[in-house]
Amino acid sequence: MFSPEIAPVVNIADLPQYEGQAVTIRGWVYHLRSSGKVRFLVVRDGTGLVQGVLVKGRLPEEDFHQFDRLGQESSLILRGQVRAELRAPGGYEVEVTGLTPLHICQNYPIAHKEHGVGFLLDQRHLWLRAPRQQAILRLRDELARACRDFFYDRGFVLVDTPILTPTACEGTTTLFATDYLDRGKAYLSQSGQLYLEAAAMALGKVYCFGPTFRAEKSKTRRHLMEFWMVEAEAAFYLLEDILQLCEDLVRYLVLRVLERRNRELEMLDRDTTLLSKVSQSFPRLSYTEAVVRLQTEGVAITWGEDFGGDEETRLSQMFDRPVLIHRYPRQIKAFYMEADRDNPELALCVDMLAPEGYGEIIGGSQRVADLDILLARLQEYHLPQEPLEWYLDLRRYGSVPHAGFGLGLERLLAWVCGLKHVREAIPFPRLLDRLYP
RNA sequence: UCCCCGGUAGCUCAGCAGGUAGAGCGGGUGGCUGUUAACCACUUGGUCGGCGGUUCGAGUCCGUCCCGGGGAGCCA
Repeated sequence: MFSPEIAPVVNIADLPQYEGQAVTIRGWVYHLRSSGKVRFLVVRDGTGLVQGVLVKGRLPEEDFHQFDRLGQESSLILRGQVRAELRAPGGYEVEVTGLTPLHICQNYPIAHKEHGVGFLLDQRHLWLRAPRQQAILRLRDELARACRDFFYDRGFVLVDTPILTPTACEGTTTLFATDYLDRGKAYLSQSGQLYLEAAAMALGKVYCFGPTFRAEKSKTRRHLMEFWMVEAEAAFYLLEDILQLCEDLVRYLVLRVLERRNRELEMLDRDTTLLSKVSQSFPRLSYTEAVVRLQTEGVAITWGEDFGGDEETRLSQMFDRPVLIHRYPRQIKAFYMEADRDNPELALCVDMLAPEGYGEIIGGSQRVADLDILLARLQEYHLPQEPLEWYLDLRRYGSVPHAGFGLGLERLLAWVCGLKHVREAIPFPRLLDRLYP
């Protein structure tokens, strides 16, 4: 191994700063080519790719011949001279003066060509090494950080909600059950909202960010069994405040990514002019208006029905920005949503649909603040009261109007990246009938 | 749970009207002093998803099961 004093260990992304200098690079073989006495070795290190050139006679004979043993993804350390080179991909290359393989491997399963989705998902642990997957993961990281920055800057306090819960939050979706020692069943959380409401009564403005579990047998491009959701809740907020807050959040997130992760978006061939439309205000439509617009376009839907994937797609394609649909019929929404005073048939709620057919990325609402109404709702929705006594307490002791929303990270990321399926938006997707790796 | 499509070499696929298995990539060997998914030559590689049926004969036709993909319902 080379001592760093002779040649500093450098990230490939930083190579231009080291032009003309000797450097050490640690990484993996991305690609190999040989022309006999001149050999090319494309190396990746997680920050980028660089071509190493081995010329017979210009490095120790033994190191030169190590090249023959290398296969794709063999790990290695190499030392060489950085130089600008127009013929090299990226404009810079390294003239290799020393090559030390760390681990030789052959038959790396993922070649530089088209592969089927099933195969790639089985190889997800290796697929992550692909430049495209790296770009997606970096964008995910940026969005996650940006969420935290957004809420921190606005005085929201991070409150971690439990993952193991005694009951369903909404009583609608199917939950993953697990044994809670000898105390019966526990369920994996499908939302932190109810707990967040309690925290909002303590701290005012709060949010949580963590994994969420839905045991629905959904098999579509928008569904995961396990996904990450950022949820916000604020005391004294009304529906209008939530509309503004979630619009501000999505605008902030997208602009942040445009500003800091342009390289990754470029690698994904994302058309960023579409994303930059978020700087304009988002259209707002009531559910009723949305139904009318759909009907005008010939979609068979009647007032009172929930939007399916098709309807969401059609609606989101009507605009070049995310659109906010508010005040759905109460019947098709969750028990905790406050009714509209002007029309009690309507819930004070909002869904944000991403453009380009990506569909729902946010769901939010103003919550029922009155104890008696909430009790009636539990009956109406056939929900047990006893396990929700603590939730009812929030209406017994200093109840205030409050509202919140949840944003699905993978759906947002899929839209930002222009992915065809959310399964690429999470490092290790959990899908129907797929729990490996 | 339902509907549609698929399962042939490690991978991506072709295989005509039923006649006994192919290509490219990858792997291996050799060649090449500037390659860009390099190229050239040679080579390795298969219970054609399982079971049953029709037939002289099934990768091919029929039935059934398994697995995968897409969608519906439901949701972020």
